[in-house]
Amino acid sequence: MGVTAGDLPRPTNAELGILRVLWDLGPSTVRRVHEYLQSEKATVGYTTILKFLQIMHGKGLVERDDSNRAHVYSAQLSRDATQQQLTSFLVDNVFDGSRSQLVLQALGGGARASADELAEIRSLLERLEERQS
Amino acid sequence: MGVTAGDLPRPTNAELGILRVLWDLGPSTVRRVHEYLQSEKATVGYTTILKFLQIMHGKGLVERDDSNRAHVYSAQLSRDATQQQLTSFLVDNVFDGSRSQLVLQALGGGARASADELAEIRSLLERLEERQS
DNA sequence: AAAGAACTACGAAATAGTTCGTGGAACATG
DNA sequence: CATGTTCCACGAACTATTTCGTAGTTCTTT
Repeated sequence: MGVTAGDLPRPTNAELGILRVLWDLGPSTVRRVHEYLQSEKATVGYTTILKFLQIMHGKGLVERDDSNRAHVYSAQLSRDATQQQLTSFLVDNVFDGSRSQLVLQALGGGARASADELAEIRSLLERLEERQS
Repeated sequence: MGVTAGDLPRPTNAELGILRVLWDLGPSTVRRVHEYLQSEKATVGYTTILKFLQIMHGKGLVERDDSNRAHVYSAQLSRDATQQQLTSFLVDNVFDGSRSQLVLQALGGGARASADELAEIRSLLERLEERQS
């Protein structure tokens, strides 16, 4: 049984922008999402966000609690699950199926990884090498 | 100065499918691309491919040699440059800017990396750790 | 209760992405 | 050179994506 990303559609760019906010803020009303986006940079109308959230709810990308007048939306997929989904897509379509090529690419391209992150990567790498031999 | 992927637009999914063929085959005519795609799985008309190549040429995604009757198209960006471009996009939009998070994700998700690849990753990692201390 | 504010739903426009069909030009061959 | 093949340009349709405006409903505050 594939319990990965379900059969949810891959979010579009704009949808990703909204999911990002939902991941940052947690369950939020349209207004909250809108204000957060405004505070960042974006010039986008309130009803645009509303519409997106409605569309995304229709697609199953977000959950909606409409028990109160101001509906509260939350991401259906965790950031992690979405990262997995989109990474897989990238690997399949641009890296010819090779995850390690992606790793090389990501590490190579001027990665500003902290010491902690490098340590974590190393530890994971060693576990993989273990399994190999 | 950002000397990354120039200011070429990010290829769409369908365009990616065609770039992939161009990367595999090298400079090719429309027919060649079409046949390659057919041989794989795809059911897509000849003129569809033609149209895409024309569009992509308009966008600067491919180069065209029209000195012969059957025009020869080639990818403007190497596979590698495109991998970089799309990886950056993914990192920025889904990984909150953290390349190493992407690495962790890619390594973790059941990576079937060969010993050679692991060795290459390790070597790169060690170079990065070096630079750190 | 009247006025105003906050919300949702709906519709629609504008743009981008995908897929072909037709038509006419260039070329090969009997 | 007549006929069939190959190839490109163009236009058009159809779907998906992105963006709002308007209208009507439900609160809140005088």
